Amino acid sequence: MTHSQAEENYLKAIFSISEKEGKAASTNAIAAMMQTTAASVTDMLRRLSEKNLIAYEKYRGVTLSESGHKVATALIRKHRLWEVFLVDKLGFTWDEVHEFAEQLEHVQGDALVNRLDQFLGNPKFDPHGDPIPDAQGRWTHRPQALLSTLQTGDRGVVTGVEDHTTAFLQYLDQQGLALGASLEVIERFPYDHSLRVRTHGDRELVLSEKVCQNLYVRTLNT
Amino acid sequence: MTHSQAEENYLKAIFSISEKEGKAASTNAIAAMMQTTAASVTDMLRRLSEKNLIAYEKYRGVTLSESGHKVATALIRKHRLWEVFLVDKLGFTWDEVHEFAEQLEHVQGDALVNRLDQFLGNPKFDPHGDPIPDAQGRWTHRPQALLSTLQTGDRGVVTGVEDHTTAFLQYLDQQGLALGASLEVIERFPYDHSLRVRTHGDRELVLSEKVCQNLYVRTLNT
DNA sequence: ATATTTTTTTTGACTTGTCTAAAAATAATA
DNA sequence: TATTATTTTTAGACAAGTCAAAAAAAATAT
Repeated sequence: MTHSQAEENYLKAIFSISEKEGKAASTNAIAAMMQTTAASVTDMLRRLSEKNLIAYEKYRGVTLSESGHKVATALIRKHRLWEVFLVDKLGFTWDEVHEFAEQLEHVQGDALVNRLDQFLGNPKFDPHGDPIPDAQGRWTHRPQALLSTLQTGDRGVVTGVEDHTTAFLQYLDQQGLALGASLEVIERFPYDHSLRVRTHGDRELVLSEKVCQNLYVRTLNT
Repeated sequence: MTHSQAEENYLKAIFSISEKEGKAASTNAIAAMMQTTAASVTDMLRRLSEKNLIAYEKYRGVTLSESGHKVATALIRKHRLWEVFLVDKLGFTWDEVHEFAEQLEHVQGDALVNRLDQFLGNPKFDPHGDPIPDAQGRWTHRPQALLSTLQTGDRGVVTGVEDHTTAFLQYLDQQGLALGASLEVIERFPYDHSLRVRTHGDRELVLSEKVCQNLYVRTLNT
């Protein structure tokens, strides 16, 4: 069974909302994420429900069924593998690839995504540090924490971002903070929750609360 | 300006019919190629005409406008570059790639196709020997003739196929007739227009009229 | 030149996905 | 608990793309 691109995008949105909020996704939350109206969402929920891709009770929000969960996972797998391709093979930067991957993720055919996976060396994480589920939908978990939770003296390695906007990614590039960059917290400023950190080459940076709340690090036990 | 996938597919069909027949494409010819009805085609021709992508006169067939020609050429470029990617990089065979390329050709974004072109080494021909237009829409021409036109004693190198069906491509694989294979015509059978040819390793094959009319060769002056 | 066949277009209907405006249900507050 | 505010659904409409059946135009044959 194959689904329309619109249906696939709704399933992805429901997946991401349910995961982040830890509960059923509301009509309004879905409408906000899809940049559409609540009326359109209700319509689509009815259709997805008829196809048994979601569990839907009127006024009570929606969760993915097992088959809906599989479709969403496969989409995320494709999206992230194509992002690896675009960055590793075609030389795009991590802030340029989202729109292309949004289109490429809808290309149908298991053989394609699996060959792509193999060609890329079966990567476990995409260029933003997000995990790539394998062909069976299994995720690789990795301990990481927001930089904002580290204490003075703690050290860590950048593993991912919470905010995927171009503006944030380009800011990180300017600061030399790519994935894998190592950091040590030198000083915390309680006044505005900014941090001074030392990074590669003993360079020191001051990072705002907003930045620290959108940057994941794997902490190193010193 | 961006066009729907349906519109793009119609433009491609009109391009290919006009080129093969050397005249305006008829409603029925388009319907046959698109596997749809004449009524649907008439409807779409009206829309494409409103967008100035085609020159359309009722009952008189249709030709591409300059902008329609550009769109069709760009699509063919994308289709064929993705086919090169699928064969050269992902290891698919030449009979497996058409359906994937039909989807991939609709992915939007000039940067993507141009980076892909570069990554593949700016190939001039796809895995079936068909020419790939460059970013400006210029085609590489190459002298080639159908094998059926060769005379006894003529030698040539396989450069392409007229028939792109899986059945034909797999038949050629079985006979060891990949692109680049060299051939010499040993004998012609006027009765059924079949040919006996010698190929690599002094192997001899008898090829039917149908095969010879679907295989292009570059003739070698002996 | 007229009749017949073929091709093309028109008509009306259906599906998917979208929207605005209004109604209904739920949640929040007094 | 009654009222208000928010969320969600319904109703009706529209655009894109499709189809079958009927009508019109063009091509062909007599």
